[in-house]
Amino acid sequence: MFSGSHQLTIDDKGRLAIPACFRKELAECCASQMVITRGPNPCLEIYPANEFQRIADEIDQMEDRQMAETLKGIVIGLAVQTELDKQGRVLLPPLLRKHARLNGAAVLMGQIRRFDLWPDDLWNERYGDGLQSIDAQVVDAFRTLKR
Amino acid sequence: MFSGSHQLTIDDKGRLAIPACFRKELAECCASQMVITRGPNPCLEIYPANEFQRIADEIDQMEDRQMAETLKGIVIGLAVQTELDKQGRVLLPPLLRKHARLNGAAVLMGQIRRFDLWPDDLWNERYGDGLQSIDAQVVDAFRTLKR
DNA sequence: TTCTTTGTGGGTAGCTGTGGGGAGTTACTC
DNA sequence: GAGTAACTCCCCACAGCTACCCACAAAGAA
Repeated sequence: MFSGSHQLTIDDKGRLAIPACFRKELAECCASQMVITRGPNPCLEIYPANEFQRIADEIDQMEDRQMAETLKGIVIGLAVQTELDKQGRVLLPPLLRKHARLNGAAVLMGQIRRFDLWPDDLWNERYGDGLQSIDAQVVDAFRTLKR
Repeated sequence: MFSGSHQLTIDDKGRLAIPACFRKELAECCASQMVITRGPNPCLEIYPANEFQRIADEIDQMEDRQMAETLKGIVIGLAVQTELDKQGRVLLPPLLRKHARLNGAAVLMGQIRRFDLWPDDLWNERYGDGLQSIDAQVVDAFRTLKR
């Protein structure tokens, strides 16, 4: 499971060091093969390769063919398969970096099966200092969890 | 079961000594593997790893996918898996410490399946000296308990 | 008392994230 | 085809952090 947020920097060459704990998880679950793509949020989503395969299959088998085509264009169309270099970093392709306005400070946030890469400022706005109060509905949902 | 409140200090390095009684419980139930995250209250919540896994699964499998994504961002996104060091302490990651404004005096409060870490002052306000009277509804609920 | 347990503080070696040089490859221009 | 630019990926270096070790004081037990 991927969890936790990690403040990192994307260097001038567009490289991002994956945190050691994520590296371990990736090595176990997919031999460090992963896929970077976009999602509905203004960030990039990074999946273990096998997990992304499952999603691609799900899209491929949707009843609504029109929607399947649209999703293919958006999700699959920008997805890049990649792996870690010898230093445990990934190179973010310029197109993806541009799409999420990523350069310099960034936050990598675990999301169970995947992890998301946010520009530092957007992440803070939504999940960091900017998160002053949690929506009442969300708090309710939270409290339905037995914890 | 985790119960009771313990006044402790977080040292300059961000370490927190877990009370001996909690340590025993953790060793038994989850080989001292635990997860620290945020909850609806202005404190941190600490779960045995298996207990947190159950909650993560529950979120992962919610019908309402929108809500699942929101909860993942808030709960999973800040959750850090950790274990005790050889001295029985945990290192609180800076991001979590910052979120709950934790430094120096703190209170660790058992909550059956988990335990919560409060800044000393906030805890006192809510459960210590500051707790002048108990809400009538709460007293009623209390009285429905067979005791 | 003496010994043990427990919470706290600090030194230090090794790991991890970051930056930069440079070799090899590819793509493009002339 | 030759030259050049862009890019990728390797290596090395370094600073900061983590997690180990040791030490010590307070409290409780024998």
